[in-house]
Amino acid sequence: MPTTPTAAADSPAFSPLYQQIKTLMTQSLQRGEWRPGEAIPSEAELAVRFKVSQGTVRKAIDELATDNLVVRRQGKGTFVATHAEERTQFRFLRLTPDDAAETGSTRRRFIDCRRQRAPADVARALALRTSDNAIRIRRVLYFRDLPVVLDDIWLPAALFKGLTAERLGSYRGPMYRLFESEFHVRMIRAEEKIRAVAADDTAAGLLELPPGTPLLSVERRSYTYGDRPVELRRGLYNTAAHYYRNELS
Amino acid sequence: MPTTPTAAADSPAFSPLYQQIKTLMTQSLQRGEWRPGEAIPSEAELAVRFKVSQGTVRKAIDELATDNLVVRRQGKGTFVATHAEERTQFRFLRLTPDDAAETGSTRRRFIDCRRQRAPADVARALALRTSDNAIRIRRVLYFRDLPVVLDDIWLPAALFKGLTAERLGSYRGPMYRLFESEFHVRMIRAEEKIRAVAADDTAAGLLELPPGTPLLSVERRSYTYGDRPVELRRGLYNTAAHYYRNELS
DNA sequence: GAGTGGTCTAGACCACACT
DNA sequence: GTGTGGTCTAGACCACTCC
Repeated sequence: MPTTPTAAADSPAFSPLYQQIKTLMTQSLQRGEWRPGEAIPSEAELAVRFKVSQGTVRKAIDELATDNLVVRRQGKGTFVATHAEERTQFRFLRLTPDDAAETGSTRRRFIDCRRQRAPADVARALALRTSDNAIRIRRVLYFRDLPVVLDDIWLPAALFKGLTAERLGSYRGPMYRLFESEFHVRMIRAEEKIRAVAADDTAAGLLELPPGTPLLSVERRSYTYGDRPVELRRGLYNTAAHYYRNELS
Repeated sequence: MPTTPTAAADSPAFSPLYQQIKTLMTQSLQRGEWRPGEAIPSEAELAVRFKVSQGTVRKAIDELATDNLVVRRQGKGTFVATHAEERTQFRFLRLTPDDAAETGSTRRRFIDCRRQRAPADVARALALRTSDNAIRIRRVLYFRDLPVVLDDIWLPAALFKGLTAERLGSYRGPMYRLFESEFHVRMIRAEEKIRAVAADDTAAGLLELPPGTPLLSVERRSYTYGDRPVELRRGLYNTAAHYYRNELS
């Protein structure tokens, strides 16, 4: 049960009730008590369970919704967010075609998928020991049969046992949906570092461009519950006919 | 006075009370009734003024705060957001040095500031007629005395009467603060389109780089109240020692 | 102590989806 | 109709800031 605010007042870090509820609910999500796509209990039920008013539960859920951990649907309930039903198919991919009418025909090709010791920089980014294994995936995304994105993806091997090139190749749907349904690893948020670089010979070959072509370099670190980093993804984007869109506020 | 929800129920678009309050408050901000940096009336006062409960005013202010139009400070009041007191000095500039310890020494150099007919693409982006005038500013940002950013900035001349290179050069502080205090144009949000390009001769000269160096091209369109576009900014960033950071969720 | 925003409650009623 | 989230209210009390 949550501590009442007054009882917690003598401790240095005062935490409102709804924050405590939010933490408890996040743990339920993390434990898998409520699974992606399913409805969580109604606000009234949760109010009873946590012995607080519905308004307090409501505020906790509000925050979970703005964090994109759950989705509210009026009249139906509140549902655990999932990468399964993204209308864009790629929730985290901010590439947009210059020609807005471009058909959604996309294709993937997996070049490589292997297990190896995590290099030092990858180990650091994923909070692994250098003795830990990592899975490295290399793939190309094609839009309208033209290669546009080359990704190098690093995952902690311990979390993705049994992930193979075959499994990746045969899966229909976004990669993050596979991670979520097969490996119970849900990507919550990510940070990206973006630069402009010149294509090296390898990238140029795979993206079918002259070496030296300017490419967008996007280094993404994705996190799951509890701010745990679980993916390092280094992408090279050909921005000749696409751009990376961003909103500032 | 806001229409009560029930009274508005017959019209097709139902709008909650707090949304109507939010709209009224946005208009007060736009009109300049409450000016940047100043405190707006307390929640209790606003509740009386709008004849609603404090909770409803509160929810309206909550949204204005998440939109970054106002800032709440417990115990003190709610204040109109301003570009004057950004700790980063550049609220919309997402460039970060690789070396996190880099000193904050920045310098600006204005290359050009002139008034001219808006080219077709600029006119379209700023919703101007092609007969309208625009102000074009070109400047370079230096970090540690090295040129890193080359900006081409387009503004509707009608909104920025009297803006000159001298005024720009003599002003201390962020450009958006100048716009806000001198021209009463407040930038609320912006959209960016990002690509990788090769430096042309001009850019290479100004950024002191070899022509052909990959640069980040950042096209920003900024909006003021009412989603009115008021700035088109085309930036070229040297990302050799800096990166563009972004958060996804 | 007075004034501000922040939290929490309890209850009423509305809008929406399903059946 | 029943159950869900969404809105609105009124009032109590807490935390923070300033005088």
